[in-house]
Amino acid sequence: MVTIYDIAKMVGCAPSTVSKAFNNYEGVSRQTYQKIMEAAESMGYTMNNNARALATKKSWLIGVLFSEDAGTGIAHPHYSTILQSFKSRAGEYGYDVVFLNKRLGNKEASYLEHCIYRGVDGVLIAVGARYEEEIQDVLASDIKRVSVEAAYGNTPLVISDYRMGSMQALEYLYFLGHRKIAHISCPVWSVAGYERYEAYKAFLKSKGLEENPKYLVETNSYSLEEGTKAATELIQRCWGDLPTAVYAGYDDIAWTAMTTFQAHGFRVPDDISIVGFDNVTVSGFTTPALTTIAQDRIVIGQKAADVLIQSIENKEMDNPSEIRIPTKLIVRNSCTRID
Amino acid sequence: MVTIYDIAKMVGCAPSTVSKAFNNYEGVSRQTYQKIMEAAESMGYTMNNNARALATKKSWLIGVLFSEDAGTGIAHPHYSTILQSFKSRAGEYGYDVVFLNKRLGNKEASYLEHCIYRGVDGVLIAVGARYEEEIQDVLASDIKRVSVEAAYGNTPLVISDYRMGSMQALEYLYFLGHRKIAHISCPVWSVAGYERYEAYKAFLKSKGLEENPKYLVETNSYSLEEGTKAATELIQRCWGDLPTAVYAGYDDIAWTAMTTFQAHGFRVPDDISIVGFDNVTVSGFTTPALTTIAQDRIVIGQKAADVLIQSIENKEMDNPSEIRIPTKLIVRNSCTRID
DNA sequence: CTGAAAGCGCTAACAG
DNA sequence: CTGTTAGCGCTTTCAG
Repeated sequence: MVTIYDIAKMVGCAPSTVSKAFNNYEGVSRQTYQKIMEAAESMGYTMNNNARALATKKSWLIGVLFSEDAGTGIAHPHYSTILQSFKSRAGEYGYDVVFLNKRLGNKEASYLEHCIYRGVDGVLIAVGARYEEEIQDVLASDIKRVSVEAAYGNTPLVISDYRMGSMQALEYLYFLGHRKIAHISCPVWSVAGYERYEAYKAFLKSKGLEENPKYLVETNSYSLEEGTKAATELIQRCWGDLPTAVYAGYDDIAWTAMTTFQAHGFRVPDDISIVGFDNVTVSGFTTPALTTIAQDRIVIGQKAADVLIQSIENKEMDNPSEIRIPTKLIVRNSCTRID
Repeated sequence: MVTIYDIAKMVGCAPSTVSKAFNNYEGVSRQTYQKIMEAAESMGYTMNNNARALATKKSWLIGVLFSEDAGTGIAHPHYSTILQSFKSRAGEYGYDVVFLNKRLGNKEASYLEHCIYRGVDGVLIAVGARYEEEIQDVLASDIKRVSVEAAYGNTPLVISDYRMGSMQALEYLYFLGHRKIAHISCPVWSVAGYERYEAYKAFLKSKGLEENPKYLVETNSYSLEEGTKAATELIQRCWGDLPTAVYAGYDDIAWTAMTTFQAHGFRVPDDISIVGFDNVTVSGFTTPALTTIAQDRIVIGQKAADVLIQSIENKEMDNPSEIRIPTKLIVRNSCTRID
């Protein structure tokens, strides 16, 4: 392994000078700087970050806290897309991203212990509010952090504007003439579920529409079956008085609900209009193609990285505790005008 | 920050003794071991891995090499599921997983440089063969590694048995009486695409069926449009002599192809049977539900971790250069018997 | 502008 | 069984 000592010897200067050169500190003449760089290049020098981290107490490492539950971890497209984007942005600043486990060597440990063990400069929190307990010690610590999922005390939060998205969906349906609008909610223990649900109620109130309990069905998990179950339930409960439109909490259940309606002989959008949320890839290929609300996960990941790194580097900023990313209505063919 | 010196002082022993205790080395009496652990506990000690790594040249860190291309990076369900599983398994062994960027601080760098910078103990390679050039320096190095995507020289490879899967799909169709079987291939620049394509040809030959070029359509990318395009193409090319079944390279194109056939008035499976590959979640909810080949990504991730870590820890093993994970036929409703 | 020296927290011989 | 000592590779005063 090539070290700064090797370079110093080769160039004929002190190791500390080499260090300064690599850190672009002032106080190194152009000449020696040049010689150092050439020597480093020719000898194949790469800095050892462990040594650097030990000396500086800065690891250039960001930890990510992911739930390992099926359907909510990295394997969920929502989070993996955000993570991908976060990682790219963090990389631009010189930070690497490491997954934090809940064990240390062979024994159980807390996330906080793991943060200390790795000396991370900050963490990305991507676990839902249900798991607050597991991360409470890091929340209580002074580790820099950002969340993309739930509001944790004074932890900055970067998340889609679910209220805005819901309004876009609902206003659109309203505009098309729909007044009997049902809602299939995401699980309300998730921020996404809760906020969309609240927005739905607020919308009804704002339009002077009555809240028909028959038109509201809550799901308990993020699985595709929920759409099927919800649609079936809706059909049973509302026989003879079916809603003319449904606002589904997210695309997966929107399209499985759509399929279910169709299987029962209802035409979409002629008999019933459907709007989803998320604009997942699938939505463009269903029959009919699904009208939905797009959320910008790339931007979420980038902003989260920006916020976290600014906080790590103590850049003066107006530390916004909550950043909402705008959503967008994507009109396709699952909704129609009624009179 | 609490260090082993603090603990040593508290307990009244030498720092090295504390170190030994934490590493479970022999030569520490039960008594002092106990006292050390208690002190550590009460003082809230957590080991500093940077220091440890500096001294031992072992980081307990595994790097992952992911392509950042849309559709093939972490955001792709295939890889994210494998990664999730890999990370869990690695965690059990005490290793953390870090994403490797292609830059160092503010300047471009190679993956190898980044490996050295972080001092990773090994790497998981999850980039396709197309990107071999980007990683060739790590392939040429003596860094321990495992691949889950392509065969890179003597790098151990853990991957589904695509040939087996293809045979399961094709034999099933054959069993149902199909003789005119088309294939919509994945891009052949990917291992998955190439092997499934080869298996298709081998199957035809083994059954004495002629290779009808009209029945073979190759896709150029992993996007859903490809299924639509391929099905349209198939319909045009084979008008009057349509295949009775199609083996699609993966589920996403299988179901968009299915939708396309339906849109053209063909019934699935009555007019045409379809088998996919992957068993993605969506497949269970299409109309009809898609018959497909399941691959076990959880096992792939685990095995990859096992192989890599064994190699890191120099466990004697029969260093299998290629591990194929069995696939499974999932029968649903997109195929029917013909006579 | 450059160098000497101490130290970051831990491990690894080697003596005792 | 326990302690001493000398690093691991880099940064950081502080003199020169």
